[in-house]
Amino acid sequence: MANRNPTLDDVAAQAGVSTATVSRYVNNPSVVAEATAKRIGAAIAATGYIPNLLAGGLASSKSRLVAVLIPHLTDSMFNETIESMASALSAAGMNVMLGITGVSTARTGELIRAALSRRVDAIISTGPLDEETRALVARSSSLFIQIWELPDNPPGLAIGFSHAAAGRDVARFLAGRGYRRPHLVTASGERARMRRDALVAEWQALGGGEVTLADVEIPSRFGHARRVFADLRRLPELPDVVVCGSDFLALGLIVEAQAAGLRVPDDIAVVGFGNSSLAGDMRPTITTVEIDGARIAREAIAAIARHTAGEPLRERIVDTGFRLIARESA
Amino acid sequence: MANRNPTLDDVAAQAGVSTATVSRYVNNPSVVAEATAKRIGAAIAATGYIPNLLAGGLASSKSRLVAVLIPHLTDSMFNETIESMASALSAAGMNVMLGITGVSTARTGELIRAALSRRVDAIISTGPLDEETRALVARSSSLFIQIWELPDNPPGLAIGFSHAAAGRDVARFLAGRGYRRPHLVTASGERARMRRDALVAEWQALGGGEVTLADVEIPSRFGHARRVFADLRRLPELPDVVVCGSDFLALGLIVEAQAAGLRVPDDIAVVGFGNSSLAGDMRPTITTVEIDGARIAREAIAAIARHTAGEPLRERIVDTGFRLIARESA
DNA sequence: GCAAGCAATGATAGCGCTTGCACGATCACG
DNA sequence: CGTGATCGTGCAAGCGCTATCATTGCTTGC
Repeated sequence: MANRNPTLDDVAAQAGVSTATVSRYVNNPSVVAEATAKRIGAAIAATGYIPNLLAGGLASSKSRLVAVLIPHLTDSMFNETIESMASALSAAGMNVMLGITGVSTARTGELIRAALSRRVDAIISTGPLDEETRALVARSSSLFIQIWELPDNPPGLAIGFSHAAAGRDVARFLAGRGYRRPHLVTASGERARMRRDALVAEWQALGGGEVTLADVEIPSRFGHARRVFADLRRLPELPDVVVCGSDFLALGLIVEAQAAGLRVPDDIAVVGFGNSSLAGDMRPTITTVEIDGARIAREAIAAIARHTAGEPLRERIVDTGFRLIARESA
Repeated sequence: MANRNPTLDDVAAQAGVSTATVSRYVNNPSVVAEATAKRIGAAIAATGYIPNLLAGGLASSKSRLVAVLIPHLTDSMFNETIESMASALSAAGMNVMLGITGVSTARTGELIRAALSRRVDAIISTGPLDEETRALVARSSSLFIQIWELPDNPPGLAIGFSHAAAGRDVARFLAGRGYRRPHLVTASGERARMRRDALVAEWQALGGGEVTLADVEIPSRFGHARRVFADLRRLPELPDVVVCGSDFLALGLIVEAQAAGLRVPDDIAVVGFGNSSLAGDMRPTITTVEIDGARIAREAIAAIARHTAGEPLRERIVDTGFRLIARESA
């Protein structure tokens, strides 16, 4: 049991060099001579030295921490993005501080304060910011990255895709397949509404007929399906396709429809959103819109690396696109 | 644009007190006189001061960071635990550093090193440790908490439940319901195997008949269901109940069975594990074993609070139990 | 009325690291 | 060979905070 964690000084003494050299070795081995490097390496192993990133961060004002803020973790479309993010960051020698914001923007503000307290190199968030927080972030030296969305004037950098464009693409897809009575189930969030509005507008521009609408609480999850389906059955005429705000909800609707004796897609078709892992495995497989979470993560990390290196932002908006995947359910 | 982040000194100067007093105010407002507190509060607001937790952590050797290490995020049973953990920690003024270990214990070791570098107050992990990492953790002052499992001699504290007991309970349940030919689908992980072995042992002790076994890669997910179901249909006799390693897999099996024209549970019953949010919403609702993730999170946080306060560990093993929930699918 | 206790605050020495600057040694080149 | 460059290293001043100890007035009890 060591009384005390070994420090740089201990290693330096052991290796017979100055602390500065050990520090260089730890952060960038290639700048020290090979013979020295070997001695230091041995000393580190002998002492069981573990760098103190709190001290390092304080001295360098680089924490190598990135805050990732998401609304929730269960039934969440963001999970694959977060997972890619965490893996890629840790491969780049950074770590992620996770924040669960729920649907409240106040919570987001608190978490951003907490992140700034830790002097994170970047904050990645799915949500917009209130004025006060936005000012806070602007004043800080942390890079703010808003993902999954492309606002006109993002605070910092935005990496995502156009929800309006996604909505339009779905409208065209529905029209192309000859559907006549779409039913849209929209979660009460900004993004879902943007998709819905664009879908409806495009559908009408294409000469489509009546569209029925339903709302669910954010986020769109499996559990909403019963109520949504029950409501939908009470419509004067059964819709021929249901467009859902998430694959989880789409899955639920298929289950409900089948339990009610309807065939999917023959009696009623279903479209999801997000291309979650289960969408391709359902029977029938679910037609959905794929978002490339790994790509979003990659772009974010590249931007963080540039920002940390002191480069200015090259662009403020990165469109990673989306892709409609037609499968069996519609 | 502030040239520089305001520091404690700036606030102190502004309020006409010493830095020590401001520090006290920030960490424990009740120890400063009310009039002083008001002045300091105003000065903080005026300067836009945000504490630097790197500096604070360095000085106090308390980081208020907790590392949470899990194998994966998508289709994961741990999500609800993690979510509770993140929310509860942040309510307690701490933050979580998230680490995705995958199935490799080497990755776990790296992430634990990273966590120790940040002088985390605690490390919460679902996996066991290799010898070297275990020694590392023992030498550190961070509390190690292994969750979802109750090993005999945990490094630090274990909070979870007995997988063997869960397996036995399922065996008794199956026997009680009069099932005759269970089919067990087990992921290639330690915990799943413990449940399986205990289930088989208990089943045989109860005089049960033949049990058939199948394996899937860890983690048990929806996507495995097709292959598992196809294999199962090739058995000489159709099992009357399938016990799955997760609710996701159970969901998939129900989908497959129904697609093949079988009725669940009449032709074939299905049991899941984990009581994920979707288990109660499926048609039929899924019989499963509930793990109280929120309770695990609470116990963990209480232990961390005690550890941070300098109290010794009261116990090394906390059994939070589990509960078999009989629903429609079996 | 005085020692003792207490509440509120100040002064200050680090916590363990990074980094700009300085310095000696080695090297290439005319 | 002299002269810059280049390379590898050491010195030492912080980074912004916490925590110990000391100090200053006051309240108390006897």
